[in-house]
Amino acid sequence: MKPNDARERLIKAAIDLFYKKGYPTTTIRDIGKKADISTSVIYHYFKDKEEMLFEIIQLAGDDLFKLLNNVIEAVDDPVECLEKMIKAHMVDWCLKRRKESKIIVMDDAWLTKERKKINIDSQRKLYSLYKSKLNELQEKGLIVNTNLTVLCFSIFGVIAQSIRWYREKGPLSKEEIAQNVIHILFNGILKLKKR
Amino acid sequence: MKPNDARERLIKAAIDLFYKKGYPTTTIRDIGKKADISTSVIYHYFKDKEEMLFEIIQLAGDDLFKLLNNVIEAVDDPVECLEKMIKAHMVDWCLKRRKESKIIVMDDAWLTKERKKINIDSQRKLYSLYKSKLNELQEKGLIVNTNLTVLCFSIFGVIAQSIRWYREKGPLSKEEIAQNVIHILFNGILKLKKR
DNA sequence: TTATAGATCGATCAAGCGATCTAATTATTA
DNA sequence: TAATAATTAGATCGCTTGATCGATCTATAA
Repeated sequence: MKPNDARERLIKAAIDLFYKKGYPTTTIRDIGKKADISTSVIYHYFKDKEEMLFEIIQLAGDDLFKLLNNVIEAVDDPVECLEKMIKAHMVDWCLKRRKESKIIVMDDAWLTKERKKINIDSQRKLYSLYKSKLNELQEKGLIVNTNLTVLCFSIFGVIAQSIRWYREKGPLSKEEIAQNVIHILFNGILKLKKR
Repeated sequence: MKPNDARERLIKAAIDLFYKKGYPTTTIRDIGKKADISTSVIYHYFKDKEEMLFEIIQLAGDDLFKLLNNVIEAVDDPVECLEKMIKAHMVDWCLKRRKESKIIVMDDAWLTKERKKINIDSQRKLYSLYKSKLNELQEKGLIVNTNLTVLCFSIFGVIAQSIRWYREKGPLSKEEIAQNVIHILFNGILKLKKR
């Protein structure tokens, strides 16, 4: 076996198992068995079980951050930019890497205090990407004058929820779902918009 | 101690602990200790640990169902009805009983297969409350012609997410947050609504 | 060839788990 | 009051857990 092949396989197995069974009920033995690597070897590559979880969460979070940053740098028009951010967030991250995104939502609670702190910091960075874009939109008078925090979390809520019900073989593609969600968020659900 | 007093206290302790530490890492001993009741007594009132979880989830789900049903029966105008459903759902359930609503989201995975099935059934009933109301709205031409499933889950997403960031001592009251969310959902975030 | 560091193994540890048992106590019924 | 049932406590069971151990094996460098 190649040197870091084992490490990679362990992470992959851990992702599969944390996704399917959740962190606390996935045992070190499960991971070793799935990766076909003996239990004790795991401790050669990782300090403990929780370090595996942390690495998985951290990597996935970083990737999302980069993904959103790329969109922000590439798209000038702020409305179009927000649209593409949401689309990328849903399609290319949440739904494409939904094992990790589920793990982030469901299992970040099992991190140690210090690592949870680091994780919350990463999350905050993500929120601020959206928040500054929303702020720009609001200053230019392009979006309604609602509380930005509520707005920001609502967007995250809709996106995060999608992994709970999206099915690979469902009637709608990832892109179609994203388009629907964006339409709802941008235009609302009411037909009569005057009051 | 009164007869069913112990049972009640056990459930209450379990809710507190499942909320704070999650189901798998909450031990029978923890629950007994918190309720000041010895371990074995727990097994006098409940078949096993999981039965406690099931009861908590089931009761909270039932309450939400009743709550929404009351709104539906009380409010004729469909737009106003949907608005009040969302408001009640957020304010009187998610945010007021946020321990149970977190447990439902985070810990339903630990139910046995059969009980999970029952739980999914209950959830389906909740969705169908919204779905039939949305259907009515769509047939009357009052809301946009988007996919109802996506719409329904988006609403649930926004509501469910609120417990992840709402703080008792935050700047916004429960009602204000609900009002904000409803405004976003109903009217969208864009100011220029024409295409 | 020899020396050294990394990788791997199976066996095993102490701790903690859900659950059960026995025995004692209290409440209810006849 | 006597007999029976319900409730409680504490000790304990069998098992699984995360983690560690000493002993090998392998690959590369001197």
